[in-house]
Amino acid sequence: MPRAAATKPRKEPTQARAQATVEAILAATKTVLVKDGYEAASTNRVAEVAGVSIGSLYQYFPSKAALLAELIQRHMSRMFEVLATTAQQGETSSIEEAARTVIRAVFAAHRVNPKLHRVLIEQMARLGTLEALETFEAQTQELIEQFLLSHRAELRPKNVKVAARVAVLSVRGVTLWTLLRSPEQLGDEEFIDEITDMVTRYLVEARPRRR
Amino acid sequence: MPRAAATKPRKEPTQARAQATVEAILAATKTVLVKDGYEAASTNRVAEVAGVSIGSLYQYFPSKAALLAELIQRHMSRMFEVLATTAQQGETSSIEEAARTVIRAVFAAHRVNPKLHRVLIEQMARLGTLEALETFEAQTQELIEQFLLSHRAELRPKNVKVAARVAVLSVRGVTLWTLLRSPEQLGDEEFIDEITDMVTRYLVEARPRRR
Amino acid sequence: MPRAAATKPRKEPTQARAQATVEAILAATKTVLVKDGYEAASTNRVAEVAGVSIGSLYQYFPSKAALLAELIQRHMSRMFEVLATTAQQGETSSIEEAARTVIRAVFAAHRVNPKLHRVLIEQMARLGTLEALETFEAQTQELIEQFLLSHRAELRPKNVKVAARVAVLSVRGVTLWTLLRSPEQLGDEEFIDEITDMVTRYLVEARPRRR
Amino acid sequence: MPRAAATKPRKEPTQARAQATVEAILAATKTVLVKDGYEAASTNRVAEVAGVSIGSLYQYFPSKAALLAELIQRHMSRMFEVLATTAQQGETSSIEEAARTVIRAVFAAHRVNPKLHRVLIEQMARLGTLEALETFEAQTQELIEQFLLSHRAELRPKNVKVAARVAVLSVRGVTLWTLLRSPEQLGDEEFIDEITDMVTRYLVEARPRRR
DNA sequence: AATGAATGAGAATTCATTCAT
DNA sequence: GATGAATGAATTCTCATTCAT
Repeated sequence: MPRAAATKPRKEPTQARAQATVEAILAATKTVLVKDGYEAASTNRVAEVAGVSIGSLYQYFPSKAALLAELIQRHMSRMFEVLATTAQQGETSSIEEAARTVIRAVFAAHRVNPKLHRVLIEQMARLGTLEALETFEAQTQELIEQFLLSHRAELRPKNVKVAARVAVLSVRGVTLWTLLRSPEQLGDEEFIDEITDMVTRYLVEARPRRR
Repeated sequence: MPRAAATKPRKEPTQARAQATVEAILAATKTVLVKDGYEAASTNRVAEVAGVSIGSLYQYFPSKAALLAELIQRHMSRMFEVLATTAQQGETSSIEEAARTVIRAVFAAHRVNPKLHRVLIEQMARLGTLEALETFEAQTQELIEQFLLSHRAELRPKNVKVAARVAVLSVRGVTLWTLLRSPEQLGDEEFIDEITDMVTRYLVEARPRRR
Repeated sequence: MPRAAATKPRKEPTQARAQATVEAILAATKTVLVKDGYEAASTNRVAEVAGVSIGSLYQYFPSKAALLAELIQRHMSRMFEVLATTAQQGETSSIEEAARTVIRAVFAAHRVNPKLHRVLIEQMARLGTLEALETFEAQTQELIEQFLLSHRAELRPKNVKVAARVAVLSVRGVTLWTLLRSPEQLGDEEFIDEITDMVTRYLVEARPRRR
Repeated sequence: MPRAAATKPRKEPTQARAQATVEAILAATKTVLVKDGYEAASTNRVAEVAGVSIGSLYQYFPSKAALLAELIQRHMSRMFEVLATTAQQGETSSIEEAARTVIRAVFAAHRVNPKLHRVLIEQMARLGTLEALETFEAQTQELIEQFLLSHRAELRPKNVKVAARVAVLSVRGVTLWTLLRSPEQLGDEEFIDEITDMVTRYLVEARPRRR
């Protein structure tokens, strides 16, 4: 197995043709990843599926890991957008309602392409410290903290930072583990309600009246 | 790279010497896994570290995956024992106390060799449907369900099955994600308390008075 | 081009079969080097010619460079033996006679497989600091110094060390450059005599009477 | 890797801009060669360092070898000029004085950019029969022959052709081997004197009185 | 004249696995 | 039971070169 791997994209494509090549490569990576899994996703195979020469692939991605990194990066951004959008929508509603909206959105996002999600998560674990990941987690933390701060009146735990951390880690942990172990539950409304319930009971003083 | 292979141990070692060989191989696998990661953990390397010929390794493990599977299997068993023991200890205490004991024990178990844990989790994700894993999850589910049934008086949710599933998935999800993303929190008492708090509030009617 | 290159043999073959494999690989390396030159001498090609799998090649040589290094090493040893043997033979004769014997022997040695010699020299230059080379040069220096010391009566230059260095560098330089630029002269008796003459006139006081 | 190719420059740049491009490419080649060695000196890298597109490089040099060839060519010319100039200066002095001047100049020339020199020599060896090289050697031979002819009175060997060949091969061999093996000696006055001494003793009848 | 995107043959190297001894 | 030599498909990645723009 050759050389250690840079994960930064090698060069920014400027011409439209190049841009198309890059997109084709990324799309092919997803396809292959989903169809054959990470181990079988050789760079040659990706290039072939992308209808691009292996040389072109390496023109834009200095290593196989860079391909993964870019995919994870984009995935993260989209995830964060989902979070940010729904959190913003919940700005004026109760913590419970906001939690429900966010959790529902996150579960929905994971239902889109669960197999791809799975592989990306495995690779996140494998790649370990990935800058994109750190950034995303920090941003998420910050976002939820801000949200909780603006709902302070309703909030039970004294320490907002800790509350945010627990909430973020919990929801993320449950989501991922559900994705990995029982993905069919990702669409189970009752399950979503229960998770929402759990988080809400942790975050707000008054017991929610539902159930 | 030759085709994937069976994951069942090839033969049960009967002689003491053979038993020692098997243990040496498994120990070496752990060592190599922790030191070099999965990618670098070649069977040849494992055999070398175990001080055993590659031929001997294949005498007892029909494939690299079998090595992993055995390790995961044992890991699971130990985990389940921790759960079973602590759950049993909590049989007579409140849900809250039992939850605290269990969560504390699980976190403690993950602190023992976090790097090995990490690798095993990654591999669980990668190997996907692993019988040992299914069995373990089912057993855990069953165990918690029984526990909750025997504490029905205290239990808030109507549906015990659902409550158990939420509790199991949550704790497991949080534990794993904590291990992967911020392993240093595995020993943070405040964090453990908060998680306990969250799960308890979900499971029992009366709000716990602490914090 | 993959990983930087260790040049030490990977393992010493102990079984006879393995020994044969190693020899076959080295022989094939020579063949391919001579027939196709260094650039075309891929490890796959060498293995093929050796009638050995590429895996076996890498079992004994951790890199392409290691193959070269071993060949150069052996070449050096043989060269040094030629030197040592002829120098020893000349122990009782005059410097001139000894010089003639040595130079003749060295030229003869370079006539044996000039193409292989060429390639090895190129590679010595390319590999730069190669331990085997350093050792060989040092040993040669020492040998010639000892020889000159034992012929001190006849020796003109005051500084034996310098004299040895000049003699060694000259003969070696001339030999190599002759090999590279006009290999046909390697067998030219007149040319050999002239080189001998030059070195002798430098080393001894009395002008030799020949020519 | 595509087939080997012609080594003649593809076209003579006529415009000033084109001339500048060619010079930039050659300068970049030197830089890259010295910094990273031949193996790493890819045409793409050279073009990048030259601040020129790879297409432009191939506009002027039909192959990587052509780049090398041009560099070697220029190097040779400069070397020959050094020789011609110093030989001419020595026209009126003794063989010894002329030899000293020439050898000193040649050594000095090799001290200028030894790393580049090294690489060029390696490549000379690799490229084998290079027209520029043949021409240069022939010219050098001719030059020294003429010089010796014009100092016939002082000359010892009967055969001028042979004497010239020995002298040229010796000095060149020693120079190159010194460059390759102990470049620090390129500036050692004592060493230069000794080489001069050796060559002079070979060429002239009367023993020089120095040292 | 210049650009730079695209090419793809081919190189080095790894590693799970087999099987003769 | 144990050994370890041998295997070879497969993988990642490079780089000289072309050619449409």
